[in-house]
Amino acid sequence: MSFWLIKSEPDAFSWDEQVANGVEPWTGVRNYQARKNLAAMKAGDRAFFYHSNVQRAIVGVVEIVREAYPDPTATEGAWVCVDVRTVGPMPEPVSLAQIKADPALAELALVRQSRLSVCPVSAEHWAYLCRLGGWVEPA
DNA sequence: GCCAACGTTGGC
DNA sequence: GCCAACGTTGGC
Repeated sequence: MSFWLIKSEPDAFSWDEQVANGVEPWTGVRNYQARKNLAAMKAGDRAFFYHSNVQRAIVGVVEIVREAYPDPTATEGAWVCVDVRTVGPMPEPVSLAQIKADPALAELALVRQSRLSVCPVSAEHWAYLCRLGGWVEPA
Protein backbone atom coordinates (compact mmCIF):
# COMPACT_ATOMS: atom_id res chain seq x y z
CA MET A 1 0.00 0.00 0.00
CA SER A 2 1.18 3.49 -0.82
CA PHE A 3 0.49 6.78 0.85
CA TRP A 4 -0.20 10.20 -0.64
CA LEU A 5 -1.14 13.74 0.16
CA ILE A 6 -3.71 15.61 -1.85
CA LYS A 7 -4.32 19.34 -1.63
CA SER A 8 -7.45 21.33 -1.96
CA GLU A 9 -8.22 24.96 -1.44
CA PRO A 10 -11.05 24.98 1.09
CA ASP A 11 -12.73 27.76 -0.90
CA ALA A 12 -12.92 25.41 -3.87
CA PHE A 13 -13.50 22.07 -2.14
CA SER A 14 -13.25 21.66 1.62
CA TRP A 15 -12.90 18.76 4.00
CA ASP A 16 -16.45 19.42 5.22
CA GLU A 17 -17.69 18.86 1.68
CA GLN A 18 -15.61 15.70 1.43
CA VAL A 19 -17.19 14.39 4.63
CA ALA A 20 -20.67 15.33 3.42
CA ASN A 21 -20.13 13.64 0.05
CA GLY A 22 -18.43 10.50 1.36
CA VAL A 23 -17.00 9.52 -2.02
CA GLU A 24 -15.67 12.24 -4.28
CA PRO A 25 -14.05 12.25 -7.73
CA TRP A 26 -10.68 14.00 -7.38
CA THR A 27 -10.73 16.03 -10.57
CA GLY A 28 -9.04 19.11 -11.95
CA VAL A 29 -5.39 18.07 -11.68
CA ARG A 30 -3.57 19.70 -14.60
CA ASN A 31 0.05 19.05 -13.83
CA TYR A 32 2.08 16.20 -15.31
CA GLN A 33 3.88 15.20 -12.15
CA ALA A 34 0.65 15.23 -10.18
CA ARG A 35 -0.97 13.18 -12.93
CA LYS A 36 1.82 10.63 -12.69
CA ASN A 37 1.10 10.32 -8.97
CA LEU A 38 -2.63 9.94 -9.56
CA ALA A 39 -1.96 7.23 -12.11
CA ALA A 40 0.22 5.34 -9.62
CA MET A 41 -2.51 5.19 -6.96
CA LYS A 42 -4.03 1.81 -6.16
CA ALA A 43 -7.42 1.07 -4.63
CA GLY A 44 -6.94 0.86 -0.88
CA ASP A 45 -4.10 3.42 -0.81
CA ARG A 46 -4.55 6.21 1.66
CA ALA A 47 -4.05 9.93 1.37
CA PHE A 48 -3.92 12.90 3.68
CA PHE A 49 -6.41 15.60 2.83
CA TYR A 50 -4.57 18.91 3.03
CA HIS A 51 -6.12 22.36 3.05
CA SER A 52 -3.92 24.78 1.13
CA ASN A 53 -4.04 28.54 1.06
CA VAL A 54 -6.21 29.66 3.98
CA GLN A 55 -5.77 26.91 6.54
CA ARG A 56 -2.58 25.08 5.53
CA ALA A 57 -2.98 21.88 7.50
CA ILE A 58 -3.62 18.16 7.13
CA VAL A 59 -7.23 17.89 8.18
CA GLY A 60 -8.28 14.34 7.36
CA VAL A 61 -7.64 10.94 5.83
CA VAL A 62 -9.19 9.49 2.68
CA GLU A 63 -8.89 6.18 0.86
CA ILE A 64 -8.53 5.64 -2.86
CA VAL A 65 -11.57 3.64 -3.98
CA ARG A 66 -11.31 3.97 -7.77
CA GLU A 67 -8.03 4.02 -9.63
CA ALA A 68 -7.16 6.55 -12.34
CA TYR A 69 -9.73 7.10 -15.07
CA PRO A 70 -10.23 9.96 -17.57
CA ASP A 71 -11.08 13.21 -15.83
CA PRO A 72 -14.58 14.18 -17.07
CA THR A 73 -13.86 17.85 -16.35
CA ALA A 74 -10.92 17.95 -18.78
CA THR A 75 -11.89 19.66 -22.02
CA GLU A 76 -8.58 18.86 -23.67
CA GLY A 77 -5.62 16.65 -22.90
CA ALA A 78 -5.48 13.21 -21.34
CA TRP A 79 -5.97 14.14 -17.69
CA VAL A 80 -7.05 11.63 -15.08
CA CYS A 81 -8.81 11.57 -11.73
CA VAL A 82 -9.42 9.06 -8.95
CA ASP A 83 -12.31 8.57 -6.52
CA VAL A 84 -11.57 9.04 -2.83
CA ARG A 85 -13.66 8.00 0.16
CA THR A 86 -13.70 9.78 3.51
CA VAL A 87 -12.04 7.71 6.25
CA GLY A 88 -12.01 10.24 9.06
CA PRO A 89 -10.85 13.62 10.35
CA MET A 90 -7.50 14.31 11.98
CA PRO A 91 -8.25 14.75 15.69
CA GLU A 92 -5.58 17.44 15.77
CA PRO A 93 -4.93 18.94 12.31
CA VAL A 94 -1.21 19.02 11.50
CA SER A 95 -0.29 22.50 10.31
CA LEU A 96 2.24 23.35 7.66
CA ALA A 97 4.13 25.48 10.19
CA GLN A 98 4.40 22.44 12.44
CA ILE A 99 5.60 20.28 9.54
CA LYS A 100 8.19 22.82 8.44
CA ALA A 101 9.49 23.22 11.98
CA ASP A 102 10.06 19.46 12.33
CA PRO A 103 13.46 18.22 11.07
CA ALA A 104 12.04 14.70 10.72
CA LEU A 105 9.75 15.98 7.98
CA ALA A 106 12.25 18.00 5.98
CA GLU A 107 12.22 15.47 3.15
CA LEU A 108 8.45 15.52 2.75
CA ALA A 109 7.47 16.31 -0.84
CA LEU A 110 4.95 18.80 0.49
CA VAL A 111 7.84 20.83 1.91
CA ARG A 112 10.33 20.30 -0.91
CA GLN A 113 7.92 20.99 -3.74
CA SER A 114 5.26 23.22 -2.37
CA ARG A 115 3.38 23.62 -5.64
CA LEU A 116 2.78 19.94 -6.30
CA SER A 117 -0.88 19.21 -5.54
CA VAL A 118 -0.64 15.40 -5.39
CA CYS A 119 2.45 14.21 -3.52
CA PRO A 120 3.75 10.84 -2.38
CA VAL A 121 4.28 10.25 1.36
CA SER A 122 6.64 7.53 2.63
CA ALA A 123 5.30 4.92 5.07
CA GLU A 124 7.58 6.37 7.75
CA HIS A 125 6.35 9.92 7.23
CA TRP A 126 2.78 8.66 7.14
CA ALA A 127 3.12 6.97 10.54
CA TYR A 128 4.90 10.00 11.96
CA LEU A 129 2.23 12.43 10.75
CA CYS A 130 -0.53 10.16 12.06
CA ARG A 131 1.09 10.30 15.50
CA LEU A 132 1.33 14.09 15.35
CA GLY A 133 -2.32 14.35 14.42
CA GLY A 134 -3.50 11.88 17.05
CA TRP A 135 -4.96 9.70 14.32
CA VAL A 136 -6.98 6.72 15.51
CA GLU A 137 -8.24 4.09 13.12
CA PRO A 138 -12.05 4.20 12.96
CA ALA A 139 -13.78 1.07 14.17
C1' DG B 1 -2.04 41.72 -1.95
C1' DC B 2 2.65 40.50 -2.77
C1' DC B 3 6.17 37.61 -4.19
C1' DA B 4 8.92 33.35 -5.01
C1' DA B 5 8.92 29.02 -7.26
C1' DC B 6 7.97 26.64 -11.00
C1' DG B 7 5.54 25.11 -15.26
C1' DT B 8 4.28 26.32 -19.98
C1' DT B 9 4.50 28.76 -24.24
C1' DG B 10 6.42 30.67 -28.21
C1' DG B 11 10.09 33.15 -30.81
C1' DC B 12 14.39 32.45 -32.63
C1' DG C 1 16.84 23.18 -28.33
C1' DC C 2 17.42 27.43 -25.76
C1' DC C 3 15.57 31.05 -23.25
C1' DA C 4 12.63 34.98 -22.20
C1' DA C 5 7.97 36.06 -21.19
C1' DC C 6 4.12 34.90 -19.02
C1' DG C 7 0.66 32.37 -16.09
C1' DT C 8 -0.41 29.75 -11.93
C1' DT C 9 0.14 28.05 -7.36
C1' DG C 10 0.59 28.68 -2.76
C1' DG C 11 2.97 30.67 1.39
C1' DC C 12 3.23 34.70 3.92
